[in-house]
Amino acid sequence: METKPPRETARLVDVAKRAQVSVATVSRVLNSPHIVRSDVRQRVNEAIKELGYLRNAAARALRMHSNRLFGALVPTLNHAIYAAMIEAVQRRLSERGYLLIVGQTDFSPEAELVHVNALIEHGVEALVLVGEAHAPEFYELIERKNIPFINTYTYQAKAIHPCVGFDNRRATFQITDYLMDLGHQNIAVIVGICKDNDRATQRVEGVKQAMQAHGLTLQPEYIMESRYTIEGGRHAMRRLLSLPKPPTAVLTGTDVLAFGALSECKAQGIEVPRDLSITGFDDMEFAAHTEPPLTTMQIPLVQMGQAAADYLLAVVNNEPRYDQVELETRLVVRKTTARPPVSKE
Amino acid sequence: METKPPRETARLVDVAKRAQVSVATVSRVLNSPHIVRSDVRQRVNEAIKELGYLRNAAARALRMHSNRLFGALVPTLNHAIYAAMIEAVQRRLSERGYLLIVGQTDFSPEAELVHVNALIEHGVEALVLVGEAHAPEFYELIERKNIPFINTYTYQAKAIHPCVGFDNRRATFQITDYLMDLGHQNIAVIVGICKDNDRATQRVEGVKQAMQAHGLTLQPEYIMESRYTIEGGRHAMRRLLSLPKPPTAVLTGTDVLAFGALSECKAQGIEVPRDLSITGFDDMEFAAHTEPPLTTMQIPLVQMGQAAADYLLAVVNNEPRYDQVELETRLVVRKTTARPPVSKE
DNA sequence: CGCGTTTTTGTAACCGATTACGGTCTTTGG
DNA sequence: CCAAAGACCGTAATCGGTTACAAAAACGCG
Repeated sequence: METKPPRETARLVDVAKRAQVSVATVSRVLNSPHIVRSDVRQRVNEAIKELGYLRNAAARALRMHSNRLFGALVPTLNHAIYAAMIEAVQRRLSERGYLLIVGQTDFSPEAELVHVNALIEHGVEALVLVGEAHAPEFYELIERKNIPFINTYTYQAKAIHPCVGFDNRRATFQITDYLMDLGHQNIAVIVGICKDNDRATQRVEGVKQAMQAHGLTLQPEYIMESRYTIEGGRHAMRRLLSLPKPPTAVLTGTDVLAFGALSECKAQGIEVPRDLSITGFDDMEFAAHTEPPLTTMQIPLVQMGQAAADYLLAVVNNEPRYDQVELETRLVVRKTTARPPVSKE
Repeated sequence: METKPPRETARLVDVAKRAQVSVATVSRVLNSPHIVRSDVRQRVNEAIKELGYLRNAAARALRMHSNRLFGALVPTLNHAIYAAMIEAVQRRLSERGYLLIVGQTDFSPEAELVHVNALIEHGVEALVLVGEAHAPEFYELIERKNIPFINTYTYQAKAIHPCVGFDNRRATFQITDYLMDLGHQNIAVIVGICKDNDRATQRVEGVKQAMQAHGLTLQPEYIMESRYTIEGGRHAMRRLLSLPKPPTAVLTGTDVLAFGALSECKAQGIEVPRDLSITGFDDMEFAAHTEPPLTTMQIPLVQMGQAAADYLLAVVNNEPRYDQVELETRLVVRKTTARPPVSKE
């Protein structure tokens, strides 16, 4: 029997046997090749190739308490902004030989709590999160288990948790300022569901504060919470337009809602920006191609994903890093904003 | 010393000690509770809760040869269609207690081959793939390792590999037929990069065959391969329009490209569909809201993701299933298609 | 060539959960 | 009341790598 039916999957000992060395040597070839004499190393590498040997990460993780596996918890992958961020995280991690498990929370803290358990059981070494509002038990858990994490899409100079992103409040504050500078006083807001969504909440907050600073107030009937879809944006805009006194400017919490708002205006024959100004948020690719092109706030999604990955990699490798990093956002003025129509009052 | 500083993470033995039982019993409570006497079970459950015990999946996987972990390899998460499909897979898996690792191949078979190694090392039990064109070594590897997989976005009645999706060739064949029925003869195609992308290739193929069946031929200068972005679509359309004899209809391989094509037409004052017909592919949300709304082919993304997940779950649990499943696509006729302008020839 | 270094390699314990196997305790029937 | 059957539980081997420690080999130099 020259070649007995080979095991479906070769183990370290199989490689060792074939290369006529001990398992320790094979392991060393795998992990710190330079400490093995070169001829032996070569023999081992050949055996590895011939057997198609692949490490068993479970065994390795058990022994090493380290998996080369990170986790991410995002509300959903169905929104381009989260998907794009995850894509960036992923890409950076894979450059460093790490893998990523993604869990979807559907904007629910309870779901987040459930999912994080599964991730921890699977031995993730670090976590990418979205936003800073997480259940107290959630923070307790990951802190007790000592799992490094970072909150993305959020930034506060004196945040108590590591974060990378921007100040959502300040971002919409800035947009509102711009709108008021154009002369708008009746500004409405269309935003995602604020419950359990600190980013949405803060964005509304920013508008309120900016208006307040100018002696204005954001009317409650001007605040539309909506599902995060084009149809949601349209629907919210429809309600806004049916108000006795419709706004002259609408600030939306994301380009998708702005797209919907824009569609509705077009359908109703309202000309943007002559009759009404609209702003988006995120600067997705399509924002530059709507009719007219959308004024919006540019968010460095890819950079944010990379920074999050880099931060966590630095933590697990005990390298120096910054716990709070703020990224630049930029107001991109295109063609959906203008001075309000001459008012009759 | 009443309570010694507790280990950062509790193990099975810690639970056992606290509940005054053996590790075997704790394990049984975890895996088949009914065979443990109820008072003991309760004691164990309390201990588990008190210690915040979480299973160590690595140890479990090592012993059980099973991880409750699947993998997926997609070209990128940056395109909504892949992200949405993964989201569906994920959701279905998590209902059944499985996790998903996603790898991005960037449309490169080499990258796919590299990534799959990492996934296998991490013990994925099954794989969701996109398309049917994978490197021979790739197929060899996963078949040798005996890892169940399924190709998505593709379907052929006599496919040799498990698949779920639709026949890309037939889908564009159908669109082309529709266009020809309207009277179009000069049909152009804007499609993603075909290299290493069997879906794109087949979609072009479908157009060719449909035209051939009507005695027409798809001119090479009417085939535009383009990056998969709005800008890519615009650019391709620009080149098409600058041809000595521009087409009267443009079939695109995805709504994103159609969006770009539409934008370019608008920019050049070409009225769709009066001057030119455009069709999309995928029926993403925005397709219903473009100006005019886009005629496109509806793809059951979510259903496809679910079906893929279900298939693999069935395989790993030895349940019955179908190896090839075809999903319905549907031509959604909206307002970007019409009879061609009266020709001068 | 011999002896102390330095380099390279091997042996075996260990990571934490699962489970075969055997022992103990309870129950049941006679 | 006793034995057999059955229910429940505990001991210890096991999964596949990693690495401390020890042993062996290679090297340097007088």
